[in-house]
Amino acid sequence: MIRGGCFALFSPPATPLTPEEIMSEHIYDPAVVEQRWQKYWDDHGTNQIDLRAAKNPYYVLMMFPYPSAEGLHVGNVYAFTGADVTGRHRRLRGYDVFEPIGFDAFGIHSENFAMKINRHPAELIPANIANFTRQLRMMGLMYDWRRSVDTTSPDYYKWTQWIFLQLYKAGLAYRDEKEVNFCPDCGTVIADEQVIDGKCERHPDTEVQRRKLPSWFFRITNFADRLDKNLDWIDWSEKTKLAQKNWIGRSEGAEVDFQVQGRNERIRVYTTRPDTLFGATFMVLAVDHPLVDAIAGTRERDAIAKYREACASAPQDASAPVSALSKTGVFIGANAINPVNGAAIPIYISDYVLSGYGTGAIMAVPAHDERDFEFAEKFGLPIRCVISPDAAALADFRLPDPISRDSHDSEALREEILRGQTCWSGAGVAVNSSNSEVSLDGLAVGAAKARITQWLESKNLGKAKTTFRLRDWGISRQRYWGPPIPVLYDEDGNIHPVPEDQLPVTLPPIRDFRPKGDGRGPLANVPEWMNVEINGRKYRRETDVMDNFLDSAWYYLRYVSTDDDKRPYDPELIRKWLPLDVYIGGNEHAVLHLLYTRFICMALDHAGALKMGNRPGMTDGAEPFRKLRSHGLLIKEGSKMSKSKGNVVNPDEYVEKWGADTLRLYLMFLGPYQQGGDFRDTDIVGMRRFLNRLYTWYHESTQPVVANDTLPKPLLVKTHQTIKKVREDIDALSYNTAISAIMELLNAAKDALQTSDFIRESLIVMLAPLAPHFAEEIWQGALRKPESIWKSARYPDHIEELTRLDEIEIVLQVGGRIRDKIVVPRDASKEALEAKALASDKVRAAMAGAAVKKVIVVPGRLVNVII
RNA sequence: GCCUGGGUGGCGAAACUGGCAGACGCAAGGGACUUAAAAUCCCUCGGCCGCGAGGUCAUACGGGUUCAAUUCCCGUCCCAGGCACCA
Repeated sequence: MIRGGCFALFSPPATPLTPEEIMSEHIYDPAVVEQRWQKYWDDHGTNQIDLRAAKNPYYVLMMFPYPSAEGLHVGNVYAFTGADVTGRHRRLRGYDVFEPIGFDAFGIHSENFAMKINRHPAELIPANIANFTRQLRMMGLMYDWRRSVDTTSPDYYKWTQWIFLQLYKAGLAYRDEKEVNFCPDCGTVIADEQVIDGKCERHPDTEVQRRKLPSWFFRITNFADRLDKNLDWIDWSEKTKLAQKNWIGRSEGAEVDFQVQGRNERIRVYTTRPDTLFGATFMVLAVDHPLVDAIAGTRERDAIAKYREACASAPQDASAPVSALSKTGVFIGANAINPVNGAAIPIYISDYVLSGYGTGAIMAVPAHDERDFEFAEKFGLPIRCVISPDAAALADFRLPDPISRDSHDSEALREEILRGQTCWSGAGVAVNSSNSEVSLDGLAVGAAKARITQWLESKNLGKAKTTFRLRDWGISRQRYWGPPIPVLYDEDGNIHPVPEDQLPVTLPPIRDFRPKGDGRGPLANVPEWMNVEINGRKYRRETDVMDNFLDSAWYYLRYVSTDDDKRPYDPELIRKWLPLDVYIGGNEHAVLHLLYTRFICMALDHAGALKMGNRPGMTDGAEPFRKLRSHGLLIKEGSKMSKSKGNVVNPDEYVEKWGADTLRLYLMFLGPYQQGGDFRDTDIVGMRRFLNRLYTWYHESTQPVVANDTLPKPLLVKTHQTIKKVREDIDALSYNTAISAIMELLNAAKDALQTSDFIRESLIVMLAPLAPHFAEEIWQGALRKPESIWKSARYPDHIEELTRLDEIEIVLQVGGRIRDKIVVPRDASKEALEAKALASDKVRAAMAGAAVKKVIVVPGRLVNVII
């Protein structure tokens, strides 16, 4: 082995390397390297950033973790490393990168764990945070540790409460007693977004109950339109945008008023198919529709009461397929008048009409709606076809039955539809749809909708209406481990928000914080905290705490002002740093966290409490994240990591065995970052070997170092190509291919007879974001740079001209099959290429004397001779 | 049921706007160095046919467009995720 002691002949490098180390055999020891540079970075404040002085701000954020007792999950490491690579790469490109981290430590998760091991969450959190901090430092993430948040600290949740007050003042927070989701295992109300298939997200076996409880809500529905529309332009991953779009559920339609026969009441329905109004043959109200009791017939009251009871006691099994649900309902002994034709149509109640959506009432058009059709068939109600199917749509229509679908007869089907024997919800033209004032007959669905809506509006019978599936955000939690809702009630029950200067309303350090499941939070059992006297008047505190998702809905704003105890955030820094540049996290937060965060941002903007800077491409000034990308899921040897399977990768073990840089590289290499990948123990060794090869090359290479222009052109071209590719790949979060490209360059550089300072420096700067300690070691060690790579290096610029070789290989095909390859000047003309191709012996042999029909020439790629 | 992704060697994966399928890495086999092993270095590595030059098949499956398809179009199957009686 060649010894690398030659360095000692030059002036000693300004590094913490000892002479012994320099003289020693060059074996890469990650434990030594990583500790050395972590300490150096701490001592020199390398990761610290001056937010005020920064000239070229770039704010990179990763979704902050919940500091669990188990410590950092490799999934977190995967996510954080991906974000860190982007941040570090930008830093090398001259940006002032702000990359903070914090801890989302409030919430049921912490609380349940604390109960399980019989400890107080306030005792557990600091130790967990200390452990997380150790692990995050170990991974070499570029965090500015002076700017961290812990959502359970009064310094933080004081401002979470402040946000509540801003929303309250703006009329965006209200208390209401309406049906909410109650999880008996959590002992608390949970948000719509936390209900998965009718079960609690934390307790997959626990059916969520519907209960009426007084709770606090945020009016997220006020922003439904804006939350939806902004999705059309914000630079977020399509997957996430789509999930939000589905959740918000915009629907365009009309509201129509139906007179109740023989009474003054009117029932308003919502429909997306006003064009089928002439086909409405009955009406269905939600079971608890407010008008039912007023208009129901006397004889039907018993049946109604019974049906309601049945609905309440047998909650729908949401996991059953919708198609398997059979329709139930009862006639309520009243009729409505169809406003377009004066027909009296019976009114039913049924659980298939939801009270929380639209107006809680529908006009039923069985001929053109599957659900109404099913109901009509079951109850023997008339089915009146008012849309004649479009021929093309009809031909495409496939019956669900696989036997009949290949042989269906379009004309027979049309006849069935027109007779009302089959439901048709597709395209077509209106028929049987006219009265003395308006006719839809012959109009296509879209035009018919417009015509009838116009007529309804002119008669004051209805209007166009956009409805959203999104409902208001219930933020009350009848639990202990969260920020108390800063509200007082006087003896008459009136609401008094706690004045801002009295925040925080601190969480009392009680021992018994178990929920009793009675719908009241544990704080209701602490009279000395709950009952207060102010200016001789008695008040009772709100005992609900706020949803954990509120803590995380604004933390990115706090990071810029963690040292400010006078205000939640400094407006000047907000203008400078926000909206932030890139946010990275898992797609499991696509609707919950990300939707709430956007809403809080808009709400604060609306309340005049937040004004972010103008950034190019941002059409709405109240969107928090310029760019959002989600990382994929990391699995282990083909299956999901879980504690029960015992296959959770603990980063500590791997760092000890391989080093943080090797682990970082492996995580970024194992698959496309945004798609996730499979962590395989056998594969990580390749990354370590790569670093070993690099280390040896930097320390022991005997290649003469020459000027760039004396290098062989192909090597120089390879270098410039790599510089270009790595930059593009990192910008696109394609870390796996960026690493491949760097490996290819190393392979080429090692094989060369000469090298240059440009190659040696470029290579390590390209790698630095992925393996930061290693890069620093090479930079200050082997390359003998006097200052940190993170302070003194710049990402190299590629020269476009040098990304192309002068001579390129061209493929010669005959009839699409490769027969020969030739080397030609890069800019060879079409004619020259064609001539060369036809002159090739192999091409002529393949042609076997046949005449040339046509020659396709793609300059720079191939020539294809067609015979 | 609807909407998204995805399906490529033994394995993880590449492939710009349609232009040499399998880069990079793992595993495997062979060799060098070594007393030996580890480490390192060199070579081979999709299937089939052929001693070989080479030929031929191959990107889930079945069709289509094209001089040319992993890439575009139509249909089918499988996997992962989201929504689901939302009128």
